[in-house]
Amino acid sequence: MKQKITIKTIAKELGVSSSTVSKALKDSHEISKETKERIQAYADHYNYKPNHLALQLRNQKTKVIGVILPKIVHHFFSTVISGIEDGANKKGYNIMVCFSNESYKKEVETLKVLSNGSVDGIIMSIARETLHNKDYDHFKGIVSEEIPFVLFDRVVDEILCDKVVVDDVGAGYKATKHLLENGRKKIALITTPNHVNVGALRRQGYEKALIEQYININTGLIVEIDETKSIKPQIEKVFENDIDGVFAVNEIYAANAMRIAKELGKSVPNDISIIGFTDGLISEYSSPSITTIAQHGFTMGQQAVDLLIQRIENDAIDFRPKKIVISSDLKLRESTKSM
Amino acid sequence: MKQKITIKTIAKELGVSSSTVSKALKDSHEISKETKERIQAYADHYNYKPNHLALQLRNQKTKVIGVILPKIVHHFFSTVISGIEDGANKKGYNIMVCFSNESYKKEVETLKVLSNGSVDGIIMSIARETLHNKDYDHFKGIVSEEIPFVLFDRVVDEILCDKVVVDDVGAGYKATKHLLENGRKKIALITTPNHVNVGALRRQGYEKALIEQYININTGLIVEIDETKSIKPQIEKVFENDIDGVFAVNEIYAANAMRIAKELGKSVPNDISIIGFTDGLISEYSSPSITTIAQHGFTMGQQAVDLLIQRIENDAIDFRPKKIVISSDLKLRESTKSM
DNA sequence: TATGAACACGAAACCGTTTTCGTAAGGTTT
DNA sequence: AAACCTTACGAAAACGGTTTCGTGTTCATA
Repeated sequence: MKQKITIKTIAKELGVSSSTVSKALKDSHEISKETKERIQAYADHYNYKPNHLALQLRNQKTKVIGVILPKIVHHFFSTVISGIEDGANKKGYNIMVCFSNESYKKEVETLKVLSNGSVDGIIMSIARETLHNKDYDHFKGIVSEEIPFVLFDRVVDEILCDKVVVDDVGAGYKATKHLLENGRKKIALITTPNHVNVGALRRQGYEKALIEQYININTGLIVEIDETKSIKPQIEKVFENDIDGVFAVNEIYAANAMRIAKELGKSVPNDISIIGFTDGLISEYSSPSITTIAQHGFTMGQQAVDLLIQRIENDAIDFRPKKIVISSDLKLRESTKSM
Repeated sequence: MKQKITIKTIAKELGVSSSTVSKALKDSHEISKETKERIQAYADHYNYKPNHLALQLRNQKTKVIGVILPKIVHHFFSTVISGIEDGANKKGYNIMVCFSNESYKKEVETLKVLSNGSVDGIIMSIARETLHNKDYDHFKGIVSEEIPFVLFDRVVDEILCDKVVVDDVGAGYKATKHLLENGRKKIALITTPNHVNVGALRRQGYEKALIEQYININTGLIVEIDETKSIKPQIEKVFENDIDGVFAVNEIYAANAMRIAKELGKSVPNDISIIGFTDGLISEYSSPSITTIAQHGFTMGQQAVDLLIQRIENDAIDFRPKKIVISSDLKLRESTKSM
């Protein structure tokens, strides 16, 4: 890389002090018009750009927000990033993105790297493995050093920090209720293992909707997908019951369910209704298109970053952690057209 | 945020100089065993972490790679990011991700921000609007300042830098040839306007395959999608011709084509074969599943970042820009099952 | 003519770390 | 006893910028 021009070189070349150059470039009233013009012309000509590192060191802030995600090739998370970037940008921040790849070890490492001062604050969603281990010690340092920190979507109560979540219980309830209103009686739930808390919450909503209608919870209709194994056979199993509705907690599960239904010669939505979660492209473009719960990832990202920047910029803010709950909407499509 | 402990505070507390502390923490032989132990114990106890900004300023490197993408809620680009992050991480780098949102203006701004020294090098893919304007002046600064810079996928010859691309012509050829081998004669091409160079290249491959079979290029079968308008009607128009094959340059177009075919009562793949580009989730989960050209985005990201880090770390590297061409594969699925 | 602004600029400290170059104290050779 | 070598540490400069606090002119006012 070429040697960059600095304030010092400008000062030397023009025979003034670096303070003068600094002030001139900021158009300070302390500097005479002629000197300012000379310096600014020189800086322009040699394309002077202030060195960000020096500024960061002096100001003790980086204007960078760290983001740690379980994965990126994933519609919901990429939507959230998009929202974070949008919100950050509006306030003059950039984002540094890292991935835990759902691994506990990588999450710990990444968190350590980001908390060494390269970012002003961190937004993250917890890795699946970490949720499974229930090992949250690596967050203690973050909290005790009072690094601005916001968790979203996959959060846990044990960590005292700001949080942004969707109303998972309410969403699960809405989805299930919609199926019930469609006249469905035997509704399967395809969910994650219970340690993934969003899965557990959506399940609560599912159960609440059933109980309200005096329908017993049949655990035979509930599949907790083990992602280390092939997904499809696990879902196929629940189809052995004579189900007429499926509520899947993400769109991959929903798409798999639909495929299986078709293979079994069942018509969607005539014989069976299917509803997914996360409004991604699969749901939109499959045929029939799939009714889903729209999670508003973009909004979630924006809210998370707004919360974080408040913490960063207002030291005097209320100490108590805030929790923002984003409501989710039912997006009606073909897979649950009422008969 | 809590005040962090620095070398200076340690020095003051222990009544030694900061040079001694710095050396002691690095286990230098210059420092006596007792002093080292005292200092290290103190540092451990107060959880001392070196300030990254100070190190970056001193070393004149950030160990951060800037990435500028047109968008992120997009299967291919998110896959590439994933590859970049993976490759960067292995070499001890982090990535700072920005988006141009396909906008020329935002691209210019972002490029300016990233080239002020906050990153050691930049990887990017050009925004649609920029390609349309053909205005590449903002890259001149990057090139003349010799900032390590790699373009991928959406690249242009005018910019002298390292590049990583897929063999778009070859891929278009492969796709079209596959349709021809399936016995298709009237093959529609659904592509981007010509200024998006990858679209243009894939079209070349399409035309080459047809010409080889002595089939005239019928421009009536070629649709250049205007993304500012609704996509579906534009594709519907080409179905007015009695086509029996579709080659779409991305999976959204392919999915749209399939939906239209179904609505017209045509069976895929019996009456019409469809092939897409970018092996994303839509292709995999639609029914019938869609044959696509797999672009190997992950590999592409890795190669791009490897190239970049070579530039960053080897000043003495060959000056001439390198170009890596990644071969793409046909991923056979149901939408082109031979009859 | 003395007083005091107003103006235009420079010196120096500071952010946190590393690294080069002293140097004082003590020990070992001749 | 002179010459030299270790050992163990500190002072200072450097990275690039900002900011506070002088300070020497010049010019207007009392």
